[in-house]
Amino acid sequence: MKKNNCRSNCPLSITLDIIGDKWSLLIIRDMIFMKKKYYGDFLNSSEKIATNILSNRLKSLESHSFITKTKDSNNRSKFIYQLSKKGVDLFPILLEMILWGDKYNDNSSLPSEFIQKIKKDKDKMVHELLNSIN
Amino acid sequence: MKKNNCRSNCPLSITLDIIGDKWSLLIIRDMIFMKKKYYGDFLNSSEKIATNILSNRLKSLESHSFITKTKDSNNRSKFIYQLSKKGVDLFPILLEMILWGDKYNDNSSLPSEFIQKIKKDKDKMVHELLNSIN
DNA sequence: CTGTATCCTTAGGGATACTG
DNA sequence: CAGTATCCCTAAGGATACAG
Repeated sequence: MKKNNCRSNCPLSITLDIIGDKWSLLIIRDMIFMKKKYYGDFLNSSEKIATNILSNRLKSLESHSFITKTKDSNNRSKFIYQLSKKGVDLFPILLEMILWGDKYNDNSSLPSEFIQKIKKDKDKMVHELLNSIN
Repeated sequence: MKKNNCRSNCPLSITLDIIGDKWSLLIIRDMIFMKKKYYGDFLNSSEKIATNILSNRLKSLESHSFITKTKDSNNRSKFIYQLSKKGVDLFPILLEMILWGDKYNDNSSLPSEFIQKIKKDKDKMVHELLNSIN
């Protein structure tokens, strides 16, 4: 599940070895933009992740300390998944990917006001997010 | 080889569908930072990409117009691979990944001056790169 | 409903042979 | 040397059954 075969010490290569798959960043996205925190929330994202993959990725993200997993005090037998600071630090990567994906795809689903906001307030957004997890 | 099964219209998901693999961005990196442009150059990167994968990814990158492939006028039977504007626009993603990978990995191989430069001159670097391909 | 495990298919990728 | 093709193995991932 978790691959530790890092290919080189280039930081880019390291990053790709850890989060260079098709699902991890989508989960992070859901946490950030949709405020999702429960297993079922993630299952219902529009990309329809399979339940075994979700389980697998949550473990991987947790093992890399991108997220924390704590018992829901209201509902035992349920867990809350939350971003850690290390996870929030992926936000800039996310934003750049969103900007790129939007720029080069006509069918991008995001309203242009939001894209404008990202372009303008990128650093501010990162900051706010950091504050919000403390 | 080239997957067109896009999972959703979220720009992040779109981006991941196109360049969310372990090799494409490394090739782009070599083009930008190492000024590599020949097949053999890419083969010799420190991550030791297999020749069939390299061939495959170059085609994929070309099919998505990230790079152009032109005959070398000096040496027939040799091609020059070059970044297009669309490819250069991946640079911000690259930079954020480099910063992240460096921040969270002690064995990152990049000198800290370079990391500082990226942090400070990110936008400037993108600009210069854009100019250099015209 | 929250997950995990299992089965199975396909895609990614390594080694290497091969062609111009 | 530049690049493609083949062989084969492993990892990624979908479907679905199953357990708490």
